Amino acid sequence: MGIISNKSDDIAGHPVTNQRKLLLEIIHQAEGHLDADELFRRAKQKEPRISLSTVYRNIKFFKEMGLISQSDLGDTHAHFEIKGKVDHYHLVCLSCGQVIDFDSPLVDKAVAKAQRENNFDIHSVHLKLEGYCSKCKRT
Amino acid sequence: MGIISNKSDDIAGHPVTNQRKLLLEIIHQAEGHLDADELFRRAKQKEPRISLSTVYRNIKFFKEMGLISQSDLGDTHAHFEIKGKVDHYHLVCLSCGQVIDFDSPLVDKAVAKAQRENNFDIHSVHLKLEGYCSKCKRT
DNA sequence: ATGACTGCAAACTGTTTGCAGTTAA
DNA sequence: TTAACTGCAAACAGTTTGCAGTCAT
Repeated sequence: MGIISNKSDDIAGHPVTNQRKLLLEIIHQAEGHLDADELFRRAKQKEPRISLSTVYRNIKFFKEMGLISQSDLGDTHAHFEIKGKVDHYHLVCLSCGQVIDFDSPLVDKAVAKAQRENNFDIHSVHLKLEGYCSKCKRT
Repeated sequence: MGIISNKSDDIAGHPVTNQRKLLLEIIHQAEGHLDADELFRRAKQKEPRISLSTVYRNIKFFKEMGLISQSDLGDTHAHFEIKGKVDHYHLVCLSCGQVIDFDSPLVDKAVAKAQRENNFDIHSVHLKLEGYCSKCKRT
C-alpha cells in the first residue's frame, strides 16, 4: 500500500486538488529533470490561473510525501524528478548542460559501507559528476 | 610549482590584496566547511571594513584558481572548503547538521568507470549522503 | 462545516553588478 | 602608471509567506 491510498481520493490524508493532479501528471510525463519554473510554465498551458507559489508549495509537498527527489544539477536553482525504485546518479556536462543518468552498484556498495562505518541511517544519496561530454571535450 | 608563484607576490598574475590574504588565511584555518556569510563574519573581526561583495568575488576567484571547491551541503546556500589532493565526500546529518568527510576508493573506481563508459572528461565529483547520525537516529 | 488548499502580492535570502575610488605590481 | 581590486548600494533570481477567498472531503 503506497502513499496514494486507493480507498479515497487523497494523498496520505491530504486533499487532491486539480492543481496537484496536473502537476503530478506533468512531472510523470517529463522525460528528465524539471525545475520549478519549467513546471510552472507547462502547468500554465493547461491551467493559466495556476500560481508559482502553488508550484513551489507542491514541490515541497511532493518531496515530503516522498514522491519526488531534488538535486542541484546547476548552481543556480533546484531540479527534481520522480523518485524511482533505485538510486541513480548524474553526469553533468559543464559546457552543453546535458545530464546523463546512470546507476552504479559500486557506488551503492560504497554507500552501504559508509553507512555501516559511520553508524548513519542514510535516507538519500546525491552523486553528481561534472565534466565535459564526448562532444564538448577538446581531445 | 603551484598556482601561487614564489617569484613574485601574486596569484597566477593576479594581485594579492590584504583582503585576499585575510580570506585565504581564514579558509585555511577553518576546521570544516565555510559558507560565504561565516567567512564574512570572521573576516570582519580582523578587518571591519571588508564587504560581503569582496567575499563573494574572492570565493569565485579562489574557485577559478582551483584553491577551493564548492559543495551544496544544505539546501539553502553554498559551502566551500580548501581543495585537497584527493576527492572526498560528505555525510550530512539531517537532524543536527553535522558533516562527516570521508573518502572511498570504491566511489573513485565507480567514477572512473562512469567516465570511461560515457566518454566524459570528469572535473569534479560531488557525493553527498543525507541521513541521520548515530546520535540523532531513533533506534 | 472545516481544515487544507489556492492566487496574489509582497517579503526574504543568497548572490551579483555598476560605479567611483583605491591599491598592488 | 594602470589594470585589477575594493566598498557601497542597488539589482537580481529563486523561493517563501501573509492574507483573504476557495475547494475537497
